[in-house]
Parts: sequence; C-alpha cells; structure tokens
Amino acid sequence: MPELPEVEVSRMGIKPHAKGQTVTKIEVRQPKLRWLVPEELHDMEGQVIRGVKRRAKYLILETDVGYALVHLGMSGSLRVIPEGSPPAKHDHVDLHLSSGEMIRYNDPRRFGAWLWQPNDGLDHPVLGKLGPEPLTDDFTAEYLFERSRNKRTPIKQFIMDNAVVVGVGNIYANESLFMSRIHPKRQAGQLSLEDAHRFVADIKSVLATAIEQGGTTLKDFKQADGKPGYFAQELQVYGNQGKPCPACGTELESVKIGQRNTVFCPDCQI
DNA sequence: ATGGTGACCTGACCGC
DNA sequence: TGCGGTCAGGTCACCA
Repeated sequence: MPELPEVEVSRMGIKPHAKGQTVTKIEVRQPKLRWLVPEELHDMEGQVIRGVKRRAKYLILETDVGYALVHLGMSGSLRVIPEGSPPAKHDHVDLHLSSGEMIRYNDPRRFGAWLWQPNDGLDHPVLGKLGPEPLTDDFTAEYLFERSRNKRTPIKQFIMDNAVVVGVGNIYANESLFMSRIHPKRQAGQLSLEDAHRFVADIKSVLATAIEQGGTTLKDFKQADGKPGYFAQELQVYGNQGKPCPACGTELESVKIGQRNTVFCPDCQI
C-alpha cells in the first residue's frame, strides 16, 4: 500500500471536498477490516469536518466531537465520487457529505482500518509510539545518527521502523538507500554522520518527489480522483532485480530483509 | 529491550 | 482450464 506519499496524495485530494462539509451518513458495508470498525464511528454523523490531516500513514478527519483515523493498509484507497454511485467489490466504507459527494474506501486485502478517537484531548493509541515525520525539520541527520548508535539491525529494517521515523515503507526504503549508496544490510550503527546526512536528505527528496508525482501505483493505489500515481516510472531499483543498475549497469540483486524483498546494486551500495 | 516469525486477507501470476 | 505455490505498498502479537 500506500506509503506516506500515497496517503499524503489522498489527503490533498480529499481535503478540498471534505473540509467544511457535514457528514450526513457513514455506511459500513464490511466492518471486518484490520480491526472491527467501531460503532462509535457513527458519532461523526451530523458533524462538520474541520480538517483533513495526516500523521504517519493515518489520515485524520477532524470534527468537534472526535476524529476518524483511516489507514489504507497494503491495498486501500479513497476516492471522492458522487453520492449514489453503485458500490463495487471491496468498496467497504462510504462517508456521505452534505455536498452530495461521498468519500469511498476500497481495500481488497482489508489490512486497512477505520478508527474513532473521541475528542477527550487524548490521541488514539495507534498514534502513540510513532517517530518524527520524515518531511519535517524534526527528522534530521543528527537525530538519525544518534538514534542508530549501537544498533545492529540492518539499516533498511531500521529506517522502516515507525518508532524511528514514520512513513518509509518498502518501496521508498529501497529507493532512498540506493540514492544514498548505502547497502541495505549495513548495520544501522555503522552509519557515519556523513552517511546520515545523505540518507536523510535522500529520504526527504524521494518522498517529496513521489508526492509531486501523485504517489506510486503498483496495483491498487488510486488518487482521490481515481487516477493512478505516476512515481512508478521513476523507480530506480524497487521491482527491478535482475535489471542493470541505472547508475553503473551492474545487475541489481535482491535479498529478503525482515521478510521484505530488497533490491540493491551490489557495486554502488556499500 | 530486541529480533525473528507468523498472522491478518485477497488477487495476480507462474509452473505444471 | 485448473490447481497449488509464491508474492504483494503494513503492522501487530507472540515467541525466544
């Protein structure tokens, strides 16, 4: 699914349609997502959507009485469509708006989630132990360097850990490691401060570019207007094992790290 | 604490 | 054409 860029693209697509609208009805056709969709989600009905935010890979629909958290899992997407459009397979949730439009959630694998957090001043537990946002100034080379000291975890697993930094999933971990010429299996603790500077800059750059391109569509991902994302054509290594390295021509290799496919150039990345 | 594995679920693809 | 195996953008619960 959706890594951070895809969630951000969804947020930007939905916000102009949702902000200021009243939620007239929430229709849950399939409540069995990653977690059972809570009944309290219906507390949102009749409320005005004050903002559409994002934290990590969660979209946050804010109202005066609480906020809905939407996670797209591996295969989820959100679209804005006219009310009355007949649901298709895997269209699990519709959020009806006073404008006559609705936000429709589709998720074939159902690894995603719709959660509800009442407005009691607390954050939902799923937002509890998250690291900094990668595209903010909280995510710096110094932070990553300090955080990685004495860690023997492969750097790729380390950077995909949401407690370290949020939003870097398998695609963008592969891509940013390639850009920074860091071998994915290198121990996190072996990162030099100079490496960290390059790596942090490249992560920000890859994520920002992907957002500009509308995200990466491999299979399921759709922007809110139904279009795919176009970053797939920019991918340097992800999915390209066996093909020549775009930088040096050496055949790209793949290994499993933490059960996830990892593609890298054995010559460029050390 | 940390690291490794299985689990959740559907669909696409590959080889026989 | 059908069947079984493998793989896929994420993350949590459990084990040693």
